[in-house]
Amino acid sequence: MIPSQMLKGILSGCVLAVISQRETYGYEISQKLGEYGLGSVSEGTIYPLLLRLEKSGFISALYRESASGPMRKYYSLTPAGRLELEGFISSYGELSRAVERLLNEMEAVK
Amino acid sequence: MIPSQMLKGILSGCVLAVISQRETYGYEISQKLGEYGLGSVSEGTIYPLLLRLEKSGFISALYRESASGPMRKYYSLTPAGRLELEGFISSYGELSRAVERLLNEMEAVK
DNA sequence: GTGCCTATCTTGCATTACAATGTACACGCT
DNA sequence: AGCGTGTACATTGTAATGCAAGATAGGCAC
Repeated sequence: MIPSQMLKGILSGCVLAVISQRETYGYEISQKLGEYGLGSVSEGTIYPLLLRLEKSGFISALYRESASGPMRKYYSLTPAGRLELEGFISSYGELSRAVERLLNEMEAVK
Repeated sequence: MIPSQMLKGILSGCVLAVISQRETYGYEISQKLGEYGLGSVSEGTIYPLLLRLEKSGFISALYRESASGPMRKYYSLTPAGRLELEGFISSYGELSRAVERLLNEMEAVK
């Protein structure tokens, strides 16, 4: 299980990455993140996050009808969102390399 | 630059990892984390974190004198701390693999 | 004595994941 | 008709935690 605190700051970038693949909506994003192994991201997490990203100008929304259930709110990346995603990838890489170094060195000591 | 939110939940595990290598104190931990590339972790971050870890029983403290400056508070891992560190490594691995999968698939689409 | 490096601690703030709850549509079952 | 289930979005309140800012204090160089 991935602790919720560990997802902070990672999740928004992951959502941007999912949306970058193709236009999609909250409910589907939540399921996809689960498939990737990020744990079941609850609705109380995903919808506020999407609203934050929209308000920040990183994604734009469009309501479309659904065959099964209520209207879906489809999101797609804006140019600013694409930049933000690149920034996330870069930052995550930096973090990832740092932790990797640390854990490797620890193994060496052990 | 690694955004502060991205460190949440990662930092405590990293601090445990540093302490696991050998007994050390807050000021030195802060510098070490910087060397590993985790950005400069400020004092307002590291000291409350160490107190939390101590209160949780993951580390134990011991004051020692210093040749240059005031007393140092040396920390070492407790058995519970070692377990916690192993849990962190496992969780981080899970997170890391998930994000890796996601970003790779994204690259494939692009 | 003034300034700098070392060293620890506290207060208050901002961000954000999440549970709980409410709303609403479509479909199948009884 | 009434009920449950799955789909779909949103809001409210809580908890965790990184960090800036500031206080305290010792040792050393100028």
